[in-house]
Amino acid sequence: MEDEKQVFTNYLLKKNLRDTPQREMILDDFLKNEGHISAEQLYDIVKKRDPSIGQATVYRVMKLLVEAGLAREVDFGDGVIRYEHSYKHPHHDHLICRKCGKTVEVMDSIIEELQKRLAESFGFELTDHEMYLYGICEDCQNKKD
Amino acid sequence: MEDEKQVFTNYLLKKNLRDTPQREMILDDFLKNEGHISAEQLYDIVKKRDPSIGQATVYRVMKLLVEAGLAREVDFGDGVIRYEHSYKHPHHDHLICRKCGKTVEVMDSIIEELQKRLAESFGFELTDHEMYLYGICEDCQNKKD
DNA sequence: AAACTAATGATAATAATTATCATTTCGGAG
DNA sequence: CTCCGAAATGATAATTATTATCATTAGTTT
Repeated sequence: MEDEKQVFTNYLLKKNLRDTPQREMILDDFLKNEGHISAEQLYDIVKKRDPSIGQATVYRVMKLLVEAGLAREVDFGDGVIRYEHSYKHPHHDHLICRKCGKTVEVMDSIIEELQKRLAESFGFELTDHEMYLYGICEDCQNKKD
Repeated sequence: MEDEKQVFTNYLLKKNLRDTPQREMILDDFLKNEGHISAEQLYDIVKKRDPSIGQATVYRVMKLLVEAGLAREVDFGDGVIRYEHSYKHPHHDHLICRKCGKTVEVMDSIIEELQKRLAESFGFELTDHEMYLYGICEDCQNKKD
């Protein structure tokens, strides 16, 4: 966690941006919450510590964290952008249960390689991708019966 | 195209929904436009034929078309849901150029199989998935130089 | 400490989509 | 063929997430 804060400070320095208590606080609460969190949810959390915080600030800082390589946007298709930790959390994809919403982070290097080749076979230079696998998790399958 | 209209009529019949000129018209214009079209864009097109059409109707009919298996939602992450033809257009994924927005429909059965296995290895029964490959297309790579 | 500039917070704006509801229209019963 | 009840439509308001605006506040540099 100290690492991440250092990364952020360095990023701000490099970009000539200011290190403010709000930015520190938002990063701090973001880091404390593993998983996928929306700007709105994070706003609710930060507000408890500092009720004077503005929600626009939270939205703004999340964008900064993405640029700084500390957060990554995730879009489960429900109209809300969520953020996950990016620092020391290498790229992965998501498995999402259609019943309960549970998510699992997955990674398959063969799929990754095939995606790259598939793109290249159409002349594309692959920059990034999104892959969301939707299904029914084990728990929900059992409940069904 | 007659096929699709038949499918729609049958669907409406089965669901005890009414066959209205608006629904016919919207389906008709949707079928005439290959590619990915938003409800808003389709509304603009249908409006030319019948200026009295309401945009809510277009949004509603698109949902019907999805249920009838004639259209499929596509989400390129820009906040707009687009629709593509589904009937006789089997599942595929998309390759999207980050520069010019060009899209290519792609399909790789090995990737599909690996996705299924990956999900199963976590106890999930895969129902569907979304895979968007982003990159730079050949044209845009050349323009760069 | 002064001056300059960026950041903040409150609020308005935006954009896509959905909900509401009065009016119209379809489709079957008589 | 006409009447009735339910469903569909169109206009509009509401919603939701996010972004823009802008006056005020607060870092930073000198």
